[in-house]
Formats: sequence, C-alpha cells, structure tokens
Amino acid sequence: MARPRKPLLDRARIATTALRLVDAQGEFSVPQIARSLGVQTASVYHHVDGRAGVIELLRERVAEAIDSSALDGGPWDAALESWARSYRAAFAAHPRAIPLLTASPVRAPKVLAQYERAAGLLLDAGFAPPTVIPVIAALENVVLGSALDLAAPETMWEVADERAAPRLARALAATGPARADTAFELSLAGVLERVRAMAAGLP
Amino acid sequence: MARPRKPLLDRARIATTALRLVDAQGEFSVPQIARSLGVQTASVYHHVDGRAGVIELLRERVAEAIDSSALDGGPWDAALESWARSYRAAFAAHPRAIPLLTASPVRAPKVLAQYERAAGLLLDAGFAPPTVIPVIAALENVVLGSALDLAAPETMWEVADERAAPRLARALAATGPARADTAFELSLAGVLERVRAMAAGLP
DNA sequence: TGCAGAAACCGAAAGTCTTTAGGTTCCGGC
DNA sequence: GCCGGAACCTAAAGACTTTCGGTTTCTGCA
Repeated sequence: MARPRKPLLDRARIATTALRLVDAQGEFSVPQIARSLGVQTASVYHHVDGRAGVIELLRERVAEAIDSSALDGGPWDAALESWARSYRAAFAAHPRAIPLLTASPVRAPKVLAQYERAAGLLLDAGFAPPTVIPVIAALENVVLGSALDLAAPETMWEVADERAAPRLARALAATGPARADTAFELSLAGVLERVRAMAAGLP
Repeated sequence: MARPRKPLLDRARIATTALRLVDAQGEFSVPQIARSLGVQTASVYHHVDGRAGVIELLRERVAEAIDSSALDGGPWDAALESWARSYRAAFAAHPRAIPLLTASPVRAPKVLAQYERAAGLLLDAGFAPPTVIPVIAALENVVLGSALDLAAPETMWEVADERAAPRLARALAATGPARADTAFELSLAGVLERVRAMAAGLP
C-alpha cells in the first residue's frame, strides 16, 4: 500500500489514541499507537515529531479542558479560585497522564493566553508587578502538586502499618474518601487567603 | 571473568552512579550505569530489580536528605514548616530527578516514619483525626508542586512573547530571580496559616 | 578440612522501542 | 496532462530492558 484515498492518520486521531492508551495502561509507545490505528509505525512520524511530539499533543489535549472563562470577569480572587479548580480538574480527568506531562510545562499558545489573562487580572486588581508571577506560580504549585497526588493513588497511605505507624494509621482510619480533594481545597484556600492578605497590604 | 574477589557492584554504588547520570543528563539507563561501573549490563540485575528498582533507589537516596529532626520538638506549626522546607530542599538538590520520582511516592520506611511523626505531632496538638491526613497531604501538594516547578526551568515563563502576552511579559520583567522560591514560600505560608486557623477552630 | 550451595559476574539473545532512509501511490494546482 | 508534495509502506540501524545459562569464588556446615 502507498498513499490512501482518504488519510488514515491525523494529529487529532493520534492524540486520541495516545490518551486512550495512557488512560488504560499509564504509558504509550509509537508502535502501540500505530497498531491501534492499523498503520505502520513509521507513518506516525509523518504527522508528529516523534514520541516527544505525541507528549506535546497529550499536553495540549488535556489542557484544552481547562475552563478559563472565569478569568475574564468578576472579582480577582473568585476568578483565580475557579480557574485553579478547573485547571486541576482537567488533569484529574487523566491522572495517569500526569507523570508524562509534568516533565515540562504546557507551552501551547492557548494556555499561555490564560497566563496572560491571569496576569492582567492581578495587575488590574492593583498587585505590584513583582508579585504577579509568584502568585500565579504558587497557584500552579498547588494545582500540580495536587494533580500528582491524584496520579499516585493510595499507595503511600494504604501501606501505613498499624504496628510501625500507629498514629498515622489512626489518622488514616479517620480520613474520609475524598482525601485528595480535601487537601487540595485546603491548600487552595490557604494560598488565596495569603494572596488576599498581600492585596490588602498586610505582611 | 566470573565472580570477582571483591564485589564490583552494590546497591549504593548503583544508586550513586544513577544519580550522577540523572543530574548530568536528566535520564539514565541500565547499560549506562553498567558502563560507568565497568561491568556488563546483566550484572546490575543481580543487585537491583531492573530499571524500576533503580528508580526506587534514587527515590530513597534523594529522600535521605530530608531533615525531619524538627518534627520531634517545638510547636507543631514551626515543626511542619521546617520539615516542609527540608523536604523541598531535598528534591531541589536534584531537580532533574524529579520527573523520574514523581510517578509514584516515596514509600521507604524511613520516609513513612516521618509521616508517622508528623501525624503524631498533629494529633498531640489537638487536631481531630480526620483532619490530620488532609493537612499532611496539603503540605505535600505544595512541596511536590514546587519541586516540579524547580524541575521545569524557566521554559514557560521565558517564552512569554511581548506581543502576544504583554501583561504577562511585564509581570515577568518585574519578577526577581528567586521566582520559584518566592512562590513556594507563598504557598507554604498560606497552607500553614490556613491550618493554624483550623487549629483555632475557625472556619 | 572438604564440599554443597549461594553469590557475583559474564556472554548471548529475544523482544521492544525510537528514529531515519528510501520507495510507491495518490491528490491538487497549473 | 503533468509535476510536486503528501501519506503511507518496507527496511533497517541502534539502544534499551530483561532473562537464561554458564563460570568462578566465597561461605557455612559437617
């Protein structure tokens, strides 16, 4: 076979297949993508810049789900809060992809535009320019840290041996099922509270 | 050659070599470790459970640097704060290892013991058992999120095109060199403040 | 002291993966 | 009608992970 009448591949199909593989098994390889699409491995390279390009595709695909509409209006703190929630939810939808994505940041224009809007929001709210990036980065710390927490399931916490770690075990036994969510809400509230204090000129 | 008079390999030497490779080039492979140690690839498998085992070794090695002595005495908030700082510093010492380590958490007994002590600290301070794990997890969110930030250098922030993202660019221009550190301090202070409020029985 | 079994290393090889190179056919524009 | 590029293929090089079966040396036990 040579060139087909209708293209068998495109970047969207590659992205969908890769994401499906990652969701299912936590990894992907270019040959696996090719097999899933009924195509030779080398053909994938005509549409994507190798394995790294597929990861870039995944990164964009996952980030597409971020709803940044809140960044446009309303009070800055509520806007940041709802942006952060949506940001986390986008990653939480594909927890097994997170280790692949966190190796380097999203640099897709669409995501960069969100940072631009967040920066504008803070500047308009009266934040001093030197404080804007740290605030955004701090939010991102919390979002990505929490995403990692989602990706690495209970492993760490389930292990807690009753004998070796009795107090940890007791705390674990008392913990609800939404541990990761509770922790995220706690960190998010903490950072926002701190940022509000900054805005008010407090130490 | 068969069995040597003095062993050529042990887990410590493998860990050291792997960490050196990761620090230098951001990755490692079992053959690279073997070549560095003047040994055949297969020999490494006698000491370590494959590539995953080497990552486990790296994880333990990096975590060894966490200084948890603060968890033993003093006020709980200062203890947690200094533990979190040391936790982050341990990862910051090997930023290129972070993408390898974040796929799954440290479950070495030594680290588990630190969680045990942190849990005890909080319980003794009067925290209700259901709140203990979320507090620890929230701290970990901040620490690991910040570690990721360290691992993925300026890439995202350098890119900011003056034309496409003028306000982000302005904020970036005004940001000091210790952006990641400032963001970490902000998140950490926020979480601790929030936890203090919890301890005081506030909403 | 002698020896059985375990330990530590080697050589070889199977099976993947990533990536590139060079063909073959089909489509779109001139 | 034809020419260039697009889309796919076959082939292959090179690296990596992992396992298997040898060979030698060490250790523990009789």
